[in-house]
Amino acid sequence: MRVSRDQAEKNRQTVINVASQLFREHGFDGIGLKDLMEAAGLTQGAFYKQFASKDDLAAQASERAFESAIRELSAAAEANPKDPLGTVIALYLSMGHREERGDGCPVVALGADAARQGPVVKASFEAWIRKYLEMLRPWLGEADDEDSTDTAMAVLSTMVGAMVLSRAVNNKQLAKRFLQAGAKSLMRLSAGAAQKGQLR
Amino acid sequence: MRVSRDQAEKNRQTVINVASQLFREHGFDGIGLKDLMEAAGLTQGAFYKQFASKDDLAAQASERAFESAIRELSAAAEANPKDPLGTVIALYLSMGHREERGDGCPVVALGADAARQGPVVKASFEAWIRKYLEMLRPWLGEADDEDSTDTAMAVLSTMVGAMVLSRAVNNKQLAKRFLQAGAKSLMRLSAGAAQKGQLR
DNA sequence: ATTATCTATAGATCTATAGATAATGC
DNA sequence: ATTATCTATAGATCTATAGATAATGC
Repeated sequence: MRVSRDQAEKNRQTVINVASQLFREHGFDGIGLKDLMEAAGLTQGAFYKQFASKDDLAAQASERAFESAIRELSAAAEANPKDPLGTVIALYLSMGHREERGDGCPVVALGADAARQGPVVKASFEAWIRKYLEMLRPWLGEADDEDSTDTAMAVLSTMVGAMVLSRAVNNKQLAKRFLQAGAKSLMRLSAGAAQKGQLR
Repeated sequence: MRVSRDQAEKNRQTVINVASQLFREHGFDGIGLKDLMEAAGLTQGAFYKQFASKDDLAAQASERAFESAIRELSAAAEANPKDPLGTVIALYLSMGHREERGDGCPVVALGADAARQGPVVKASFEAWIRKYLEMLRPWLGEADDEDSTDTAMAVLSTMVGAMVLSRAVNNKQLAKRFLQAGAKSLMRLSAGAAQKGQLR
């Protein structure tokens, strides 16, 4: 029954990966340890040799979700160096992202859940949200750091809100329109910001 | 033990009101019927004479939350007829709204939860989100209906996203800055939209 | 000998139902 | 007689722990 340390570590990683998906799909309270462990190909009994508690897993799974989301967005931006901002906005505000709830942005899927959690989970969210802003800021074409952080915050807010709204409605046309309206306004916003930056 | 029909109806309303707060605070899965009923001054046993299921209450409590949120925003706008949009933005993107999780916008508190629910809950969210848009649209100073709906969507997206982000972080300064950055960008956006509308 | 995983289970909590109780409404 | 609420409980599920098992690692 015992497996090698190597295999045990792989199992642990699988549990974190699976949890990062299933928590995003069902929320922290919407799925139990039994289902999580079985989705990872293990039984519930193995859980507590790997994690201290469900909260512990929730924290690690959130980290994993952020890592993967930011890696994906950064990769898309690097592949289109002429328009990284437009690329990321298009990817984020896509119907694909709307449908893939288990694989998308953790702020959208778990932001409200995180707001209900203790300071440990929120500290992790805060750190990763700052990374989102650092990723966005250089693409805004603004000179001043203070202003560009504000703009990055507004851009991220619009993306997050548009996706939350898009997912909360049934009608696909309406859902899509939230994404498109968000993208349109972000193009206006970032163009204005870039112009302002260049004038200085 | 039995109470009058009048009192029974009042009790039902209390349960819905209490649930609309507690669901927003803890999420649909984060609080049980026992706690909900006790918060309303009743016992769990009385629940099923008033509601068909927990989902039924979740739907009615969401409706109640939306009603109350939109009423509050509309009232604030009416009290400041010279700048309804600015008033609503300032009220929505306030630290008070951030702290009062049980009393604030249902899209922020329960939007991600709604995305995980069935089409019945989502239909209710969709209907109320359309009302948000109808409320915002006349204040945008745009002539064209199509464009002004897009702008209303972008405005709502920024407000929702800024509040989700603000609540997901510990640091109050950062939380406040998300709200202020959102407001700043919305002022720019709506000014641009109004200008464009007047040019036609 | 150690330990990663398994089966089994404790104890709490969850949604929902059943039957008792006591007040209303006819 | 009807019924709104209560107490009590069924049956499922939840987190967490205990002890058995069998393979690893020394």
